Amino acid sequence: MSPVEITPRHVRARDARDAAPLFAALGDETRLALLGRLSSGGPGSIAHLAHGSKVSRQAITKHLEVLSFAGLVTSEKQGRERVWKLAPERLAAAHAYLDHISRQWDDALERLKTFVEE
Amino acid sequence: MSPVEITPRHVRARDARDAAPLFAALGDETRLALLGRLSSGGPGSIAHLAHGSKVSRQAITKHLEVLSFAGLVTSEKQGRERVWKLAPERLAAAHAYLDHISRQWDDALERLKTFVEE
DNA sequence: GAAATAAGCAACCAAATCGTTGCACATCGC
DNA sequence: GCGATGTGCAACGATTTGGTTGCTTATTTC
Repeated sequence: MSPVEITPRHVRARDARDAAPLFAALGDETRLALLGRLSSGGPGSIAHLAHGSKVSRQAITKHLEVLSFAGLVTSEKQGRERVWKLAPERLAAAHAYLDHISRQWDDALERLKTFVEE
Repeated sequence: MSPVEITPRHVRARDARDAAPLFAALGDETRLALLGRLSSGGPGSIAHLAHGSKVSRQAITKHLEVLSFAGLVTSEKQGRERVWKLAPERLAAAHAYLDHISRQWDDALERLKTFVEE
């Protein structure tokens, strides 16, 4: 990994319109748990991911569809199973957007501080 | 700013239960726009923030309450106005959580890669 | 003190969200 | 082929969300 990374255009969330759906997809406990499970356990089928969950298989399917729509996971049909896995690019986009507003906030708070001190 | 920063405990989102409401609060275009406005324009009253917005003053009030509940903004009554401003700590928490899952994803993908290569 | 401005409160509405159940369809293993 | 397993699809229901309007209350300002 190179010390300086340039975030590629296609993973950057340019503005609120891009970023909001992404954060909305992350804004659910069950979905964050799913991402955690895919991360620690590797790719898995719906039944596998639903096993041990509080909610039904169909609920898990819906959550996976939401994550998929946000671009955070992808799936592939393998035999009678559909196997889901992480799609890291859009997570990088969320990251980039948070970095973006963090910098904005830092600047804003710095300006305020300067203003108060003057 | 020191080169190495240790994220304080109180701004860290420890698990999905902490982080989900935070992302949910960020998962709305209008709210992201509000945060952007507070960031670029500094603290502002409700009427000020609502001016030029697509939605009504009351809608803005509700969005500010959501952001406030998530800990992303705070307000203070000044005369007949209520002035809202950014609260950077919880944004840092969202940031920390994204960092956390980014690392998890990197590790997971690395393990997968290794597994495939073996 | 009266008009204007800023905000708070409550009721209401439409649509989205999160969950369920029931059933159909596809595929695997014997 | 047949049962078991994994998924897809559709309908339904409860709750939340995002928005509105109307009215009241508080504070300035002239």
